[in-house]
Amino acid sequence: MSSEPYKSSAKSVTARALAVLAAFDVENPLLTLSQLARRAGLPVATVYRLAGELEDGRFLDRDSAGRYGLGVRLWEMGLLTPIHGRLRETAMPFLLNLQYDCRETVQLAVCDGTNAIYIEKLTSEVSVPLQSRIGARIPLHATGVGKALLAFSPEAFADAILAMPLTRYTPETITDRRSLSRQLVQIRQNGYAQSRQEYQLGSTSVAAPVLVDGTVQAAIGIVSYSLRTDMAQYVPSLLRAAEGLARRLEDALGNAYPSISEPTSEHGANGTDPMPAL
Amino acid sequence: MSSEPYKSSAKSVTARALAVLAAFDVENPLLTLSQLARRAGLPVATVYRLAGELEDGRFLDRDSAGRYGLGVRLWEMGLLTPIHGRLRETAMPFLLNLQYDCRETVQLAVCDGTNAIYIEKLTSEVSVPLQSRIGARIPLHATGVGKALLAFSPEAFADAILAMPLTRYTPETITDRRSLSRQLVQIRQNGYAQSRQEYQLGSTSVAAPVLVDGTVQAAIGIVSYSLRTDMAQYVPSLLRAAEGLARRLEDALGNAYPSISEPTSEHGANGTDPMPAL
DNA sequence: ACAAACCTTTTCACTCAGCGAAAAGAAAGC
DNA sequence: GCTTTCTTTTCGCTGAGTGAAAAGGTTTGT
Repeated sequence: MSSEPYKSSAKSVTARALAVLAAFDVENPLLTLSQLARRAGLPVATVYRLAGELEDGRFLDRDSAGRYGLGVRLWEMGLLTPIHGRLRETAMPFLLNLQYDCRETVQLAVCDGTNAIYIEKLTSEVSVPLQSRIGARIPLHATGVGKALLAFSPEAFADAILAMPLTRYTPETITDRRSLSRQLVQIRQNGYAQSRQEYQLGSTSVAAPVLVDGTVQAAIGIVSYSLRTDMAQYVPSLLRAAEGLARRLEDALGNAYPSISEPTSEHGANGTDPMPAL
Repeated sequence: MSSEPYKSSAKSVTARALAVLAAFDVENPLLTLSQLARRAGLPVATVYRLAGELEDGRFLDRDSAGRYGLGVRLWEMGLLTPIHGRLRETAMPFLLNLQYDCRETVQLAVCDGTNAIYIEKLTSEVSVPLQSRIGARIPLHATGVGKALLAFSPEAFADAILAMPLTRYTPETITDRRSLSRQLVQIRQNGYAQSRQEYQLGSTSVAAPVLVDGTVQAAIGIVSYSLRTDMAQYVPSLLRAAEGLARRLEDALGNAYPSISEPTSEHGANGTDPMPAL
């Protein structure tokens, strides 16, 4: 039971450096050099050097006490990630308006692997009741956004997910493939998904897919923690937001994040492509 | 004029790997292997290997066309950064409420080096008028949030900034040390800062410092793009938000991001500190 | 259909960058 | 004042990382 939080058998230099970064997590956002070394499974001297270099590039920052924490540079890079730069950025105004309309928690999620990830969550409640953080991975089969994503995914993908064990989170979680499958059909027909206490007792949600050129890029959801709330009332606003966002994303397709073809550059000199000439 | 966007003379392996990551920016969020190599100033074969490893750790992701982009992992790490995990997370509800109250653009900024950085910006306007993005670095002397940060910084720091050339952005920018200095005194007295077209013509702002245990940790600002708006009306809400956040941050000091002393672990076995025993 | 120009991927022998044990300094704890 | 635990520096050995070159793909133009 000797705990080695992150892969200790890092081989290549790069892998080692990444292991150092990976040593941080939600519970340990700040570490001393030796904690860092232990968690990365590397000798102190090695980590000392690596951390030094990472710090130079501001991939790590040190606080007043000399402890290491992930650096601003990483935060800045996170902003350049398609998830943030393309999705969150364009989605934000729609989420804000939606939140303004219904005054409930509004969330944005995408698919990643066999899970959904929360990309943004807006709550004006100052005292947050221990709900999933941004960046949290949540099951596709047991949440509003999850089911919205699943229902509009390519059939092969949905089948693959259905084939996996459907973890039970509450008595309400749907763990039967057939009924889940039937529900997905229903969701496709309605254009939105619902979830009642399937993931967390006491919380209900409605969610709609963001369909860009026929593929789900994300899902927007509204969560309420009071069970008496009539979620149906929010559906029109929700759909409006989801469709608004979808259209926006379609418009932006050719710009910063062209998804298939590159913009044909005149003379191949579009700044992206510095001429090695001379 | 042969453009080498990012430092080509990367020495250590780690530095090379980081150079690969640093090759991405707002204008170039997606790059092909060879673009990447050119921008990083490294041979293709080298980048091929490095990028491969980075991809394994999801520090890079590839889109359908095989192009590289910064990966989810980086985004996730950005969330663990003190800037996000500690500040933005706790600030969000306050910003939302503020935005709800005044329906103007609300922003959160911190000091970094000789600049301020926008950490969050809430606009419900779908058509954003080309304003500064999140992550953008803005001058301390010419913006509302900037001046709020500056006015409540340690004297030595403020002096250092004043000693640097005060770049002029508009005819309204204050470039005279003496008058800026006088204004800072004024700001300290009022408890909030104002900026009228000093950075961008047509936009006015009010901003308040977030003072945690006497030091400025951040500043909250309200920006309006109509000059007729009476910004004074927002000041009470603004101050309430800033103070609310400050108190919240004070409360949280001992928790996730203890700033000076570590929690004393019984037997040194607190999970953070895996025993290398056996 | 062909060629030219661009991409990505693989191979391989050389060598220098990165390694980490160990020792020296600092700082905190008792 | 002594012990423990941390950070920082040194240094000689060696294998991991290098990058030129060649092979294999894909797209563009005529």
